[in-house]
Amino acid sequence: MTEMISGLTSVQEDYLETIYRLTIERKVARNKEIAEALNVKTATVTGAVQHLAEIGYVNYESHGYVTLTDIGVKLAKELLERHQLFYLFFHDILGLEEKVADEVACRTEHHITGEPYRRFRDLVTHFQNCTHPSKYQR
Amino acid sequence: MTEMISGLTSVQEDYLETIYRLTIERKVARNKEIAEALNVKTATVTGAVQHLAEIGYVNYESHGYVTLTDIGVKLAKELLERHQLFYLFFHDILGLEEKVADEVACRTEHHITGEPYRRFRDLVTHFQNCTHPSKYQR
DNA sequence: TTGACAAGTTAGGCCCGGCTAACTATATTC
DNA sequence: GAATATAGTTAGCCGGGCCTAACTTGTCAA
Repeated sequence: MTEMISGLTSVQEDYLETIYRLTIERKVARNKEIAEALNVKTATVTGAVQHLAEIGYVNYESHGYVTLTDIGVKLAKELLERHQLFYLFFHDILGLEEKVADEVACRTEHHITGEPYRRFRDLVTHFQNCTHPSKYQR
Repeated sequence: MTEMISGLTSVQEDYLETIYRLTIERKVARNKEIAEALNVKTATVTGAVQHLAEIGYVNYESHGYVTLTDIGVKLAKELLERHQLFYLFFHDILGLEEKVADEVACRTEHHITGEPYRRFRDLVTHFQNCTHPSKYQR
């Protein structure tokens, strides 16, 4: 419900990111794969993707493959970039296990954006260059 | 919609935190004040608070003041603690202006919890003790 | 004390994001 | 090429969270 900076909800952002990942990993994104990735039913995906098509983020043909529009790709890339940075922070710097780090990155990526994100990113980069991680892991 | 670790939605968590703050600042939380704090209408607050009462987080009497139950207070305190830590991080360490730091803390507090939160907290504490903040502000 | 204003509630509507059940379309396999 | 299995869609439901409009309750001042 609550809108993100992008104008989409965090759930809609999750769909975009998932579709982007699938098109990279498997060349193509299909309804069923999206459903599995997001842990929802295929009927739910149909509705969500139709709506994202109406507002211009995905290309959608009935019973066909789902692809992102240009603005869809742009947003998905940003999300993925943020996801990766948060994963790196929680996994490599704070030392959380992969699954946990990924989960928390999944949530965080929607909420830390813009200038706060950029500052955070610069801090993380600084860390990587200058500090021994284990120092912060207990 | 999406449930947090607490079993509540992030919006419900916001209500609890707001009620807690108001009871501290003004001794008492009233419908109108909650509405103003959360930027919603009073009718919306009525519904939300009734539901929170049903599930045991607030004490609610019609046309009376709203207070938190014991579990409500417990959760609200956790939220406030997280909020304050994230505010400290974004404001004091990353150097964002107050309003921006507060907004991003408001969002983040719902999503970084449990072990990830504790590790993050330890990192921030470490920062405060050992590092000159300005170093990370550009 | 009563009349006006402020505060709170109820009713009803809308959207999002889930679900199931039933249907249709596509693929596969014989 | 027909039968079956799989994938995708549609319809209809529910709950949360917001709104407005209309009503009720409470408060305060003349």
